[in-house]
Amino acid sequence: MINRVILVGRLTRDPELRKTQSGASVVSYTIAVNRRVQTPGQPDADFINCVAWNKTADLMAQYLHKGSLIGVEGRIQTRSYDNQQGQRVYVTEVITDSVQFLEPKNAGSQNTGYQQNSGYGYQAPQQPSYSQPVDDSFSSTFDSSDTLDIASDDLPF
Amino acid sequence: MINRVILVGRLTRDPELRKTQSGASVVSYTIAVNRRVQTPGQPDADFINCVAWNKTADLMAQYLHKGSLIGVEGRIQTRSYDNQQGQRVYVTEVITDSVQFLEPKNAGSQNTGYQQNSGYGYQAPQQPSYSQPVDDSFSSTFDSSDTLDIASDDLPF
Amino acid sequence: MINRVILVGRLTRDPELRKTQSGASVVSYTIAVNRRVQTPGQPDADFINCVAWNKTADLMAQYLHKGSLIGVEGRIQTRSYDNQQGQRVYVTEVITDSVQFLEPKNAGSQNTGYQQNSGYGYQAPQQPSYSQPVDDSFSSTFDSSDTLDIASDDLPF
Amino acid sequence: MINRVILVGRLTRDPELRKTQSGASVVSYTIAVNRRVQTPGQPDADFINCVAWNKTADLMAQYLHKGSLIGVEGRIQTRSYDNQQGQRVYVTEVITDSVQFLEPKNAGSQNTGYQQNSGYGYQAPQQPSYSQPVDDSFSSTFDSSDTLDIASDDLPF
DNA sequence: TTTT
DNA sequence: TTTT
Repeated sequence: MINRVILVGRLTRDPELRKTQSGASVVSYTIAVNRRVQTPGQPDADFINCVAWNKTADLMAQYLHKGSLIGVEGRIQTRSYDNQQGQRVYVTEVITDSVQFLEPKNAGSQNTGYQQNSGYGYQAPQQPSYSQPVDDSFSSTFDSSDTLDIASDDLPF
Repeated sequence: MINRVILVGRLTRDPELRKTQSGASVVSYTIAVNRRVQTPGQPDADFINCVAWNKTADLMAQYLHKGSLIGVEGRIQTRSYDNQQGQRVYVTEVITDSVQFLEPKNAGSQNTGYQQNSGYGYQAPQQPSYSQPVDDSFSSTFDSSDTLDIASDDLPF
Repeated sequence: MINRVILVGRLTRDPELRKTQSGASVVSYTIAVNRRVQTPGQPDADFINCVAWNKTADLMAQYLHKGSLIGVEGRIQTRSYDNQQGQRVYVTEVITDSVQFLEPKNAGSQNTGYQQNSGYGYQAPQQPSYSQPVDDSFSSTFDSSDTLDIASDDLPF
Repeated sequence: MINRVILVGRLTRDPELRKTQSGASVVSYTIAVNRRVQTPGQPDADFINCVAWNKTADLMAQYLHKGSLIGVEGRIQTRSYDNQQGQRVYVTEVITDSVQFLEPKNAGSQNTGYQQNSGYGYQAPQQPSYSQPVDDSFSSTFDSSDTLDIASDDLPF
């Protein structure tokens, strides 16, 4: 069985970092992928909601911001919760396995003089039916290059 | 920009074929992808809603059924509509570019009494905000083999 | 940076298991992927050489054989060696991250009465410039299903 | 059957454009994909040889150059030819379905003195056993954006 | 050198 | 609710 998603696009907003009750980091973000084929009357991009966990979450919140060009590998997952009206709501997201920052480092530092993650240490948990967060690993930063690579393989969910 | 999804899994139900007002075929189906890593308290599969158009839709309705093992290439797309309570509902689906039937032909005929498409000719349109359906192309059926291949590239949306 | 390969096809031969000097398992196999579009005068399949390591290698040698239908996730890699004539030869392979057995279990047991890995315990090392093999992990077998899943993420190369 | 490759990386050299006898454009290029996991004694990138045809080839030769960051979708293919010593040589390449230029337009013009395609109009054919080139289609250029998108689906090989 |  |  294969469930594989690969995305390249831009963040529509600063990544939103939270903490679970157990203290794990979760970041949610939306990536805009411009469509190759533009059709009149159709949107010219797809907006795809994504989630990343643990170190990947921390790194995304730290280094990425609205407009950042990234590459994502992950898988599709749907969770559900009951809203205030007692209706079941389904949310389909891409669970991030790894992220690639695809912009020149200087471009990144230029664009962000501001603190996109100000106060992310005291984020509230309050996310309903997410999978159990688990430890993951940050592999490496390519110093010889101008891209930042963030990986979190082997999540047990 | 890249928006690429690859799935291998089994249909959770017979593909559901409809026609748009302009007469185009649309099939919706759900594919169950067993997870590699089983976690206690977590579902052991992901259920992913998908859509296919035109000839691909017709062929899926004709040849596939609940339980069929298939490979899918497509892209993630979200549409929205307003429900009876006037609330905006978002639906995320995989728009199918191509489908591969991954089972021996005889296995297919064994499993079904070929009832999977009963009455699919008179399906109602009634799908809210789908993209404009357009002509696509069916590439080929591997008669010498035990797999059926369905392709619909170059959809203009 | 992304280097991702996804293949679904059939083994052209029994997987060939070897051991490195350090005792790690390496399996090499070729997967035939039938092309969707048949062109007169062109081969109707692509034959792709692949390599898998460690537990994945052992499991492939144990459970798969010529004709097995599998799904593969991996990445492209090229190694080189000097042949007997002192010429540099380049070999491009897919390094396997995970493998999915896509056939009914009974079909598998039917097809293999014979021992496709006879004697694989005493295989010679003798492979020139392979990466360092490392420990990997076998995740799970889907007992509720008819497919076998083999995974080996996080290889350090 | 699925044979899908997705790459994000940088060109190691200017794309090399040729013409077949029938007048079709073929470009060959190599993409360097930095590895996520660096291992001492191992190269820190994979170098992957690729080919693109027709309009995609022309556009790549026109707009891309050594160092360009691109996203590629394609499939693995191996061709062979007999070298001067009469030995069969196998060459594995990624046949490009679509290419995404992932850099700011100005960055492109900054980096190059626009010498990357000098003389590409009079390239010799002389490529041994390539598949028959066929007409393909260039979908669109995102003028409103800073990325260039090149697509060539539905090649009949 | 190739699979169904 | 959307990015360049």
